[in-house]
Parts: sequence; C-alpha cells; structure tokens
Amino acid sequence: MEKTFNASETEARINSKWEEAGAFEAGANAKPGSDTYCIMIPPPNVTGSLHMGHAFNNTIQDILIRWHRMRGFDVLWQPGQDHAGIATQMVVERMLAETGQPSRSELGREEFLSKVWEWKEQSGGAIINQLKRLGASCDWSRNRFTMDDGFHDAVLKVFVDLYNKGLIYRGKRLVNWDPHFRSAISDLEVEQIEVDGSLWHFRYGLEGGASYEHPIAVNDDDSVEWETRDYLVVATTRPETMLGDTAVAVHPDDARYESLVGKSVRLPLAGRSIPIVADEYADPEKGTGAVKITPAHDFNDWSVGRRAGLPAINVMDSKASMFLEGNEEFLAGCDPDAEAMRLHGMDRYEARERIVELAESQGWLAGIQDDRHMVPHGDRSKVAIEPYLTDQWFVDAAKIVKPAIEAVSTGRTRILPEQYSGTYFRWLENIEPWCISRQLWWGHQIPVWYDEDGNQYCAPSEDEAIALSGGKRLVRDPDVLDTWFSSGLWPIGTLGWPNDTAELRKYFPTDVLVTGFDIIFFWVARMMMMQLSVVGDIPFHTVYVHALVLDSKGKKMSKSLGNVIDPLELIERYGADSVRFTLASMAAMGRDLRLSEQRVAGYRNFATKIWNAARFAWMNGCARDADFDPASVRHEVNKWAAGEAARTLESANAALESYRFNDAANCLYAFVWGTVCDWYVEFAKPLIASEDRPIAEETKACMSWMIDQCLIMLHPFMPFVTEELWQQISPRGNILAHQDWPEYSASELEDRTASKEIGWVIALIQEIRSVRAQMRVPAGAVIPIHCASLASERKDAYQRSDPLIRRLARVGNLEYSATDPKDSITVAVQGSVFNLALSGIVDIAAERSRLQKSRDRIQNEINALNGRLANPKFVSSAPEEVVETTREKLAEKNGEAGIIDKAIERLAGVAR
RNA sequence: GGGUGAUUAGCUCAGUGGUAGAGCGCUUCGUUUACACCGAAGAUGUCGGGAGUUCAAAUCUCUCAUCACCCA
Repeated sequence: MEKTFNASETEARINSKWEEAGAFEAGANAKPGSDTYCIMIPPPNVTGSLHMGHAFNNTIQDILIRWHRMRGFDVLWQPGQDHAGIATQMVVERMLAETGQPSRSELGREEFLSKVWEWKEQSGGAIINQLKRLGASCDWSRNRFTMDDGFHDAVLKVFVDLYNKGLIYRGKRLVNWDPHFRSAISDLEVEQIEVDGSLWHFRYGLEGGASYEHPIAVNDDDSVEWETRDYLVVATTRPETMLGDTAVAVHPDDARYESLVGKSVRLPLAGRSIPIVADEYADPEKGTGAVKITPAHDFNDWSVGRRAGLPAINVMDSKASMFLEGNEEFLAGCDPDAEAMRLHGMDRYEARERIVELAESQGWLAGIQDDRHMVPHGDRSKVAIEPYLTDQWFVDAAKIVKPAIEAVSTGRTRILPEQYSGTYFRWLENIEPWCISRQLWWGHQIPVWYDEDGNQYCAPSEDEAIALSGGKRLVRDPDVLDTWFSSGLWPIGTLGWPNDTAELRKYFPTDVLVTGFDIIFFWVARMMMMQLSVVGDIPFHTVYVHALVLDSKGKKMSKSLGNVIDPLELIERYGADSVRFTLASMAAMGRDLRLSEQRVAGYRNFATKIWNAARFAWMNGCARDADFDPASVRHEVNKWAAGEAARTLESANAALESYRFNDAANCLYAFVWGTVCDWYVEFAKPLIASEDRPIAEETKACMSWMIDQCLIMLHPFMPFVTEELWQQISPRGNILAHQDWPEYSASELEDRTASKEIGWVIALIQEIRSVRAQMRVPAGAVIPIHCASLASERKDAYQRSDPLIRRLARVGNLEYSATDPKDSITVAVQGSVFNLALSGIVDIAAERSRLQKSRDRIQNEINALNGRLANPKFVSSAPEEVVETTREKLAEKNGEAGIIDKAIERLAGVAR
C-alpha cells in the first residue's frame, strides 16, 4: 500500500467499478420488502457546469442516498437536466456565430431546433460527468431531460388539462420583457442592479385654468412661504415613458394636493389630458409627492391603473424602441406635437435624452437631481428589463394554490429549516398569475392552435386540434412554455406519468427534495401546486433547504467579482472526498457557509489519516474475521473500542435522521481521528505484539472490525477513499456501497466498566505526558512511577493496562511504596495519586509554579460551586439532579485540592 | 422602507437554560516500524453593547449598534 491516498488515480477507477456493478440502479442493495427512498435531483441546466452550489446540493443528496441504500432501502436517485430555454438558445446562437454558420433567423425554426438538438447531444452531458466526479450515486441509466418525448407528452397533457379546467388563459398583462431576447422572462431571471441615474422633474400644466398654493420654503419662525402654481411637478427616473402616462397620482392624505384630485393635467408632447388621482402608492416624502402613472411600463403604475380604472398605453415595440406612428392606443385622445412624433422608432435611451432636451427647450423641465436606484436587468442579456404589455399565457395560480398551502401547514410536507415555511406561505398567499409563455423557439411549444378568426383550439396534437375545430386550417401558437412549467412536473414526469408505471406506483410521492432557498418560489412551490393539481398528491414529504456557499470572505461567488471557486479544480487538487466532507461538515442548517481552501486541505489530511490507519491494520495482519463478534471481546481496550463505535453510530444516525449533516460529519471525524487513530491504534500496538496469543488475535480481529466500521460509517461522506480501502485491505465479496449499515446499539456493545476504566487510563497517560512536557523531561526517558495505594479495582485496571501505560506514558513498572520517593512530583487522576520520580530532573521552581497554577484554577472552581450551593434559592429551585451533580463536583474538586496542597507542602520540605 | 438571519478563540464555525467547544492557525518539543497531509504538550474568549426575566443566560425577552440576504 502507498503511504497516501491517490485520489485522482483512484476516483475514475472506483467510478467504473460502481458503474460495472450497477451499484446505483434503482433498487440496488434493497432488502426484500423494504421501504422505498426516492430523491429527485434538482435538474441542472443542460448548459450548466458544476459550481459550488451544485457540489453542495448534490453532496447532501448523495449522503442521504448512500446512507439509505446501505440501510437496505429500495433507493432511487433520479438524475436529469433541464432544457433551460433562454440559456440554451443563447449558447447555440453564440456557437453559430462563432463558427460562421447561418444565424437563428436565417435558419428558421425547424433548422435551428435541429442545431440545438445536435449541440445537446454533443455538449449537453458535461454536468452529468461532473456530478459523477463528485461521486454522486444517481441511477444514471435513468437520466431524464425535460425535452424527452415522454416528458414532453406529460407537459402537453398537463397544459391541455389545465386549459380545459379554465386554469390557463391567454391575456394582456404586464410582464418582465427582455428587449434583447424579445421575450418575456421570469422574475427569477431578473436581477436588480443599482445604477447611477437621475431624477428628472417635469412640469405638467393644470387644465381648465386651475391653480393651487404650493409650499416652497419654511422660514426660521416656522411660517411657510407659498407660491401660486398652475402646474404640478412630477419626478421620474424614466422620462421616455411619459408618452404613455395616463394619470398623475398623489397621496390621498397629502394636504398639498388635496384640491387637485379629480382635476386634470395636460401631458406635454403628447397633448393628452390625464387625470390627477389619489392613491396611496404616491409617497409624499419622495420627490415632489406627485408621481406620473404609466400603467403599461411599470408594475406599480399598473396596479395604480387598475385601482383607478386607467387605460394602459404601450409606447414601445418589442425592441424597446419608441412606437408611436400607427399606435392606435397612443394616438387616441392625444394631440402630439411634431417633435413627439419624431421620437418614433428611437431607442428608449435616445428617446430619454431627446425628451429631456425638449422639456428644457419647451420650458417644462423643473430640475434634475442625481439619483442612485435599482434597475431590473435580464440576468443573461444584461440589458434593462422593460415592463411590457403583451399577450401572454397565464396559469391562474390563485385557484390551485390552496392544497399547496395546506400540505405544508398541516405538516404533510415539511420544510426544513422551518423558517422557510414562512417564505413559502408568504409567496403562495400573495400569488400572482403565472406567465408561462416565452417568445422563444427552444422549449415545449404551446399546444394551442388558432383558426382565421383567432379562435383557440387546445389539444395535445395538431390532428386533434383540427378535429376539435371541425377540420379548419389552423396555425399553432409560436410561443413555448416557461422552463419552470416543465420542471414543475419533474417528480411525476420522470417517473413515467401519465402512464401508470411501476416506478410511479413505487416511488411516488418521493421522499426528500434538497434545494437552495432561492428557488423555493419558482420551483418548490410550483411543484407542490402542480403535483397536487395533476395527481392529487404531494411530490415529497420533506424539503431540505440548504444555504448558500460563499467565498472565504463571505461574499456571494460571482463571475464578475472573480471570486468563484471551481469545485472541479478543488476535486483535482484535494480529491472529491475532501470537498464533500468539507461541505458536509459545514452544512449547519440555515446558515451560509464560507468555503476556504485550507479547510478542504484539512479534510484531505483526514482522508490520509484513515488511509494510514487502515494501512497500519493491514501491515499488522489485522485480517477480517467474518465470525468476529464485537459483543464478546474480552480485553477492556477492545470492549471500550466497540462501545465507542456503537456510540458513534448512534450519534451519526441521530444526526442524519434530523438532517444535521455537520454534526454527523464532525462526530465521525472525532471518532476516526480522535478515538481510533489517537488511542485505539496506539493501545493495539502492544496488544498485537503481546505474547498472550488469544489477546493478540482478538485485538487484530477487533482492529480490523473497527477499521471496517470507520469505512462503513464514512462511506456516505467519503465514498472513494472508503471504497478503495474496503477493496484493498481485505478480500470481500461485495462493494462498500452495498455493505449493510450497522445496526448494533450502545446498549449492546458498551461495557460501562471497561469504558470507565479506559477513560481513566487515557486521563492518566495524558496527565503524565503533560507533566513530562512541563518539566522538560527528555522524550525518550523512561521515568519511575510510584504509588502509595490504589483502590483494588484501580489496581487491577492498572495491571491490565500496564503495557499500554508504560508505552504511551514512557514510565517504568509501577512500584507501591508508602513513602514518596525524593524529588518526585505528584500526578492526580480521578482520585488516584501517583508520583513520578524525577530525581535530578525536577526543577523545584517550575514544579511549584505548576502546582500553584493548577491549585488556583481548582480554587476558582470551588469558589464558584460553593457560591451556587450557598444560595438557598438554588438548592430549593434547581432540579435535584443539578444540585446533586454540583455537590459531587465540589467534593471531587476539594479532593483534588487536598492532593495538590499535600504536594506543595512536600515540595516546601524538599526545598529546605 | 418591509422581512429574515447573523454577531462566540487570530480565522472559519458548532453550541435551544446548568457556567464555552471543534477544525485550521499559533507556541514548544519530537523523526518510538500507520501517517510530517504526522505525534505530544500548550496559550488564547467581558459569547457585539446595554437592560430585563430566572436560583442560573452564549442560549429567553426588550433595546441599540454593525453586517448579510430576500422583497419593495
């Protein structure tokens, strides 16, 4: 065996071994009659590559999956990818441009789509291989894609069903419009970016000769100066939208404008008469308190418009250029001047500048202020989103939301950590119609056809639509469905619905969904709604929401900041196991995790540690004994070791059951390194070399068993190194991924007497080592140890562990003598007192200071304990158990103090 | 502006009422046949500030400060 684990060489080999064995196929290693356990992977984009979020997300899923598989559940971890409408279309368009091929529009829909499929076949599988490198144990033979034929059928069927139930409709509404892609996009694809802009103030003249008094200044004596105005000043960050204004709003309680509500102003340039309305949306503190209302180009204004019954006038085209000529909505009731009409066809930003120029030259510009504000941008196109009024398809989400809310409020589906239920409820309770159409080519084309008169025929196929129409010539709606509409069906769609498949019957509802909090709305809530409305059942009973992976400074990783840590690079450098263990050990529920490379290096060292512990066992002939029974070992050290394993198993199980991955990882770390490597291996060395053959043989078998327990329990966290060791150190008939998860309990394996005894031995060794270090005893020196008297069970215990103590504490044979040897120092452990004879080595001053220091520390504790017990209220109100423990502790500390006092006294004698 | 969370050792973080822990880093010693990606020993905390509840508060309540994220 090598001295260190070679991750890069091993991982690929182990992966193919698993693959050849079909290790991860649905139902592999299931015990007869076992329960099922199913996780649906959150499908990554087909264009995606593995980032830290994926690595984290999939590590958690894999831990759960491997754990259940080893426990004999009938496990399915369903992998797959999402077709990612805009992203994929963008990637392929860029590829066409780079390779000098005809563009999308030159190719036409059919040709372009075949290029997309071509691209998908060649490059779409990248993330699958990356997930394999992470060690993800999905059933890869069942990999699904949201554009697969069967899945496509399911998507169309759901659309048709919901359409027929009246839950899907087409209508004109404001959507997030991306002028670059010329498509509606979802809220998720919009990011708010802070930009330096301006707040322009415009004068809109009052009509009908109206005027009012406007306060302009407050004097020192609190008197107010007034000005008579025949205009209103509105402030806007988007002058170009003014041509679509249909009102000016003021707050109903705003005394300044009270007299104006119901009157009207004349919109400059357009010459349209628009009303002044009262609406709470107008913020008296902001700008002038009067705000222009453009329902067709702003979401807030849209709501104001609905409340006030205002028309919505769209003044842009799909590229966000001004659309005025031939625009009936705009021209109705409007008397534009010639300058206004010249804006037609102008880009929105150009139009903005021109309108400000006109405002200045025509004398209605009232001022310009610098203003930093948030502007929505398309996350892929990077252009400002235009709220845009178009015909789109909507799901009437409010009508199907109820069961989804109920499922979580009744606990049928549990969201962890619980605080995220709040996020879930808040969103669902205020749900808006869901815009599901996208003006793209790549995606599920909407299954609605139109006849010449614009009548709709919704059916799963063109033939059926024609049949519905009575044989008319029909044209299909060109739009495709939002990618989230199809991923909303991910759980049933992958299991073969609408066919009544065996998989569907077996694995649905699935068990756990593991995902990031950022898609609770977009995905989790929609899966809940859709599964409940389509098949009438919850998609999963638990949602585990994990936190964000941040960089070491606590910043979100982003390409533009350049602080992205590439998980694949980390895997190359430290191995997948280290990356996984790092993520698991930091996965405290509900908290973001900052990833630092040092930490990963630390867990690489951990992998080396377990490697070398196994190597030690292997080198010392600790072969696996199939008949070994940890409950029947005879030596105290082995009894203690088995008990420690059992306690660790219980803690790990409890932690995993409650999704406390960090606790599970940390308790295994402490067991493997702190218990097995630091103590058990060291104890075993003299025992294995012992002339007592039965003890040597028992210890070898027990060592082998202990190493196996480490490998088994670590496997869900570090699958590669553990599988490799499993294969290397003993001949086996199985793979570790299919090894049974242990079922022993601490009550079966823990021998309390042995545990206490070994605990005492460890404390004694530690105390002697500490004294040696402080007294600067040469590391190699074997020092005599004496004892005045020992309780009989301690005597036996010392006797049993004598070779261990001698070796690890470097002391001679224990000698009993009533009088303390000269120049000796005292070591007290759990009530037993020993003396180390350090004649000629002891530095009296150093020893005195050591003793005094520890005496002071004990006195502090005694004072604190006494203080508490002296308080009658403590004794009367605290639980008896707590009071009792406090008393015991005090007695113990007093005992220790006595021993040290004696030692100090003796030292004084020596000094004299 | 509204909401949520955070503030604990030099750093990264655990810790749901009984008197504070881990890993990394740091200091000293050490190459005893598993491992220097190692071993042994050690130092380090007004648990963000203040107030309250309690016999007892890192933990519960209030308040202030700072930071992060989400929604406007």
